[in-house]
Amino acid sequence: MPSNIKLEPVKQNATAAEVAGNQIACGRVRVACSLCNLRELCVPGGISPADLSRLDKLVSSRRKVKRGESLFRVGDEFKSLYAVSVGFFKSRISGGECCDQITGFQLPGELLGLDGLATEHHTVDAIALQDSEVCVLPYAELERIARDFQPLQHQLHRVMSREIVREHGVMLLLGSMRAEERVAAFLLNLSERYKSLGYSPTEFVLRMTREEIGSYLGLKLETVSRAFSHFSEKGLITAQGKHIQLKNLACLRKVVDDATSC
Amino acid sequence: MPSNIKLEPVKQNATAAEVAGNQIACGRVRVACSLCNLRELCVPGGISPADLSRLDKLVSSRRKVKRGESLFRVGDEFKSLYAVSVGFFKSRISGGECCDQITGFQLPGELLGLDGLATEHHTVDAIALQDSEVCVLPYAELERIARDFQPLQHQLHRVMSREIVREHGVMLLLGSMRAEERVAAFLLNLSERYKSLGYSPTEFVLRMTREEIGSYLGLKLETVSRAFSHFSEKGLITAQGKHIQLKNLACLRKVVDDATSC
DNA sequence: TTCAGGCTTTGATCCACGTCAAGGGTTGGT
DNA sequence: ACCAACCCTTGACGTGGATCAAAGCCTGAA
Repeated sequence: MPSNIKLEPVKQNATAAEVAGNQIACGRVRVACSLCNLRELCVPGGISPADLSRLDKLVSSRRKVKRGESLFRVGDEFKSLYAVSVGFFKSRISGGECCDQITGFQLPGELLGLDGLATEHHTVDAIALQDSEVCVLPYAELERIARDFQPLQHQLHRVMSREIVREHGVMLLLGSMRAEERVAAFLLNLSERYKSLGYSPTEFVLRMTREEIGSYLGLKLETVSRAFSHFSEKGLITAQGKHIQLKNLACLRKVVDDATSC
Repeated sequence: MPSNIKLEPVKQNATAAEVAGNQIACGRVRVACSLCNLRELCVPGGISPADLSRLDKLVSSRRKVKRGESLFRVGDEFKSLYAVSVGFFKSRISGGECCDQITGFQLPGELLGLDGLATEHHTVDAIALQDSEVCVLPYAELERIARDFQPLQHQLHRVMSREIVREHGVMLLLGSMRAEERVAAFLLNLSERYKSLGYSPTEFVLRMTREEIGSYLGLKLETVSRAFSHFSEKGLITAQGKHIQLKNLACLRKVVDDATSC
């Protein structure tokens, strides 16, 4: 199973605003898992550098997905997991007739496709919000390698468990928080994730619309917009369209923790 | 690792109402996974009877949990998964100061503890809503056996994936549905699960309070109560305290699918 | 560079659900 | 079997966020 990993430099689609807002890593050479600058995210924790080379066999190919296109759709046969290497995805569940809902956003270093394992068919649509690229991890390979290589098996379990815990957090948000608390929690969550990717935690460009944020948070787009406006008035953020600056993380945190004060 | 599985008959704590409502299986001998009447639920699918005997080694012990007591709590070290064999649990996430939220209810044959894998510590409280009993599946054992026994590994992945998919459904419910749709969806979900356990899908005793249902559904207890009353008026259910009869599954389904009609 | 379509903001109004309150019912521990 | 503690129901009322509407602003494709 030769690895057909591309050795070309990564051309990231960075807008002017994006470059201004984030410390974008440019011109890195993307090679193999063992050298991948996302390896700690893609397959985080506890794997010795010596063993990492085994993982290179796992990634049989990479795949580009253009903005607006889908990586997979509801009902598609499940064959692989996908690790986002470049770009930004949303996962969308279809709630019948009219009401879809976004179940998550995926940044570089995060996994897509875990939903499909249960039934051998995907249960969500994975759609790129910008031109993106993923590492394809064929599940049959993954299971085979995991059998001989305990740390990978353990890590896969941890990644799945983490997804379960993440969704518990979303349930808490949807079930117990008011509108502005949800929006504040959302911004802080994005901030954390950008930070752990090495980007600015206080200034970034939203890749999704107000409507998509609302869909994720169980709110209408107008409510999301009003929350942004209100936070701006209070000096907690500045929001010019999709370009966001977080001016007061502590106070945003306080909005989440207790609706009062600030 | 000898299995210290109890060979005593299962004494189920059946109330008069419960016996009236459900076809309770009485007096079965509980032995080992390979003979367990819940084996298809506990470790569902695709494992040949011959191989099932391997799984017996997995269950090192069983544990009784009295009503109101916890199987594990937030922060407890993660050591084992638990398969409910008798009883009823709730999983509760603590949302800081005041606002807890219930993230799920676990019936016999369902797994508890998957949340703890990610960080080696549990992130929810698992609390028995009636006197219950679980099979303890030490995770280290599970991982070891799964390595040599592919179907178990695959099955564990599927169970975790199913939990992720289940939570997507809850997110849809919390984010997109109105109060009565949520309650109807909740009742239908319980109905399905009782049915797959061999109990009546149309008549059962709720093990949780209105407040706990509300916590799970992101509603207040009064709203849950009013939904029950409204469904009763329309002849969709009868509800006398915790004793529920579903009179019109099709119409309840329709309430979920589209708020209109019925 | 231009322009069209879609995104965002903001205001006015409405209503589903939360809140507060009171009374009755159920239950489980003794 | 009893009783206290908890649970459930129902009503009245308030409000947070949805809905409807309209105007301005981006953005990206040609």
